[in-house]
Amino acid sequence: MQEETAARRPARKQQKRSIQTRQKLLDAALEAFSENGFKGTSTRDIAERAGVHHPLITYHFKNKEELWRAAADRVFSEFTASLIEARKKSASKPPRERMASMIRAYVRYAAGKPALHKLMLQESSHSSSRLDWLVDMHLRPIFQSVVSELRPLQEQGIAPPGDPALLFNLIRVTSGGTLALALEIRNTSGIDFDQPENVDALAEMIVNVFLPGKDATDD
Amino acid sequence: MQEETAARRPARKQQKRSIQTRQKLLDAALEAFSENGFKGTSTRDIAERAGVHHPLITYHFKNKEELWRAAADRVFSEFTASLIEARKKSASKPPRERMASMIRAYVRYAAGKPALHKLMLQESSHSSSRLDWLVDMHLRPIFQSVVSELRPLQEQGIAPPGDPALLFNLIRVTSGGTLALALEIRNTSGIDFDQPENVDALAEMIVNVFLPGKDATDD
DNA sequence: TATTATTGGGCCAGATTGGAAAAATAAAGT
DNA sequence: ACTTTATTTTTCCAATCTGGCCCAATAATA
Repeated sequence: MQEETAARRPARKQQKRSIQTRQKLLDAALEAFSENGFKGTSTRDIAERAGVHHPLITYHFKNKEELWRAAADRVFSEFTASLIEARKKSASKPPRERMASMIRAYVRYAAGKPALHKLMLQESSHSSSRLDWLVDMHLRPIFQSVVSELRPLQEQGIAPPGDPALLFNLIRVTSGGTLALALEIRNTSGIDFDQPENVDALAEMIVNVFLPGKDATDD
Repeated sequence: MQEETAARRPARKQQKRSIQTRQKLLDAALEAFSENGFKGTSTRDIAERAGVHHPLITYHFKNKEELWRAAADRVFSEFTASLIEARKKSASKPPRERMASMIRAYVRYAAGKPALHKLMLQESSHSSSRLDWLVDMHLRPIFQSVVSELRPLQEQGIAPPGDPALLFNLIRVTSGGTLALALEIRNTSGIDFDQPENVDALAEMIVNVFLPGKDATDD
């Protein structure tokens, strides 16, 4: 009578080492997909990077597509969380300083996990169901949230005028795009974004350029 | 007496339609490589896009690698030429206006051939001999040339302060990066870069943000 | 019209692809 | 300890892609 009574096994068993291999696979997948794109990445390549047998991909994630989704979901959720955290921490600060904190968080995350933006660029290179999913699940929410904070800054003369949607995209490519190109920039420009001071310099330049106005003071 | 006697056929024949298929292959290769990266692109995919039989790739270009090189060489040369052209045309203008012309040329080219920047981003996603070649042959020369013009603008207070090399990279990702993301930006932000007015708006915003100072006037 | 550059179509052997199916093993739960 | 189940290992498959080859058809030009 496992069917009717004890039928649906109250999940009597669980996993322990398996969540480790899941993580290893997710990490490896993010790396691989961000470097070689979805088509250019083989499941065997991912398994090898993870130090794991490739049929485990089918076991843990239905297939390559689902693995991509799980990997993307993880970074983007973490990324969004770190933005929300930055907003919370600077909630009491004046508007320009709030946006500056957001920008710094954005840059810092992009520097720590360039794979995030590489993945985004990979998927934006041609239309796909994955891009649609990414836009709906993660990109549009971030866009809307930041743009709504950007508009008042423009009205106060803190941020430059023009379409706020366009302005948002300029700001974000200066961080994401620059760090996605880190390898090339080291070779052309001699700037190494593995060095934290260079990441900070990037963040500060972005803040200075895109938030040239000053916060209003009370006195 | 074309060679010695008539021995090694002084290349008596030529080509006519063949340069057409060469172009078709180069165009198709650029598209494919920019969308799916080097690994993710098959020679048969390229041949199919070009509407050409795949052994013609071996005939015209030794192999996939050489085809990539030829395709990249073509766009980047054209791109560089259009930058030089812009500089020449604005040679008599004041410094800020000269740089603004460069930026507009940069943006306009990126908008017309987003494959250029997609290719660049693809190759920057991990190190490869192709990236090294790209840097040496095309990227570093552009970098050096533009940075040398940027520095005086900073000294005159026309461009914002900070490492000019970093500033250059910010400026260029605002155009290249934004247009490489065109597909995504249309979906998140409702901005369509197929519309020339949006491309112009992008260029103007870049100019305003990165060249906030004014040219000195004589009076 | 003869010569030669190009193209067409077919084919190959080897490697790689995503995925499936058993078989073996490890970890609970009891 | 012993059973049950989750996880891993091993092996295999069918499909595709790889660079490359061949030879016949075709088109161009000298």
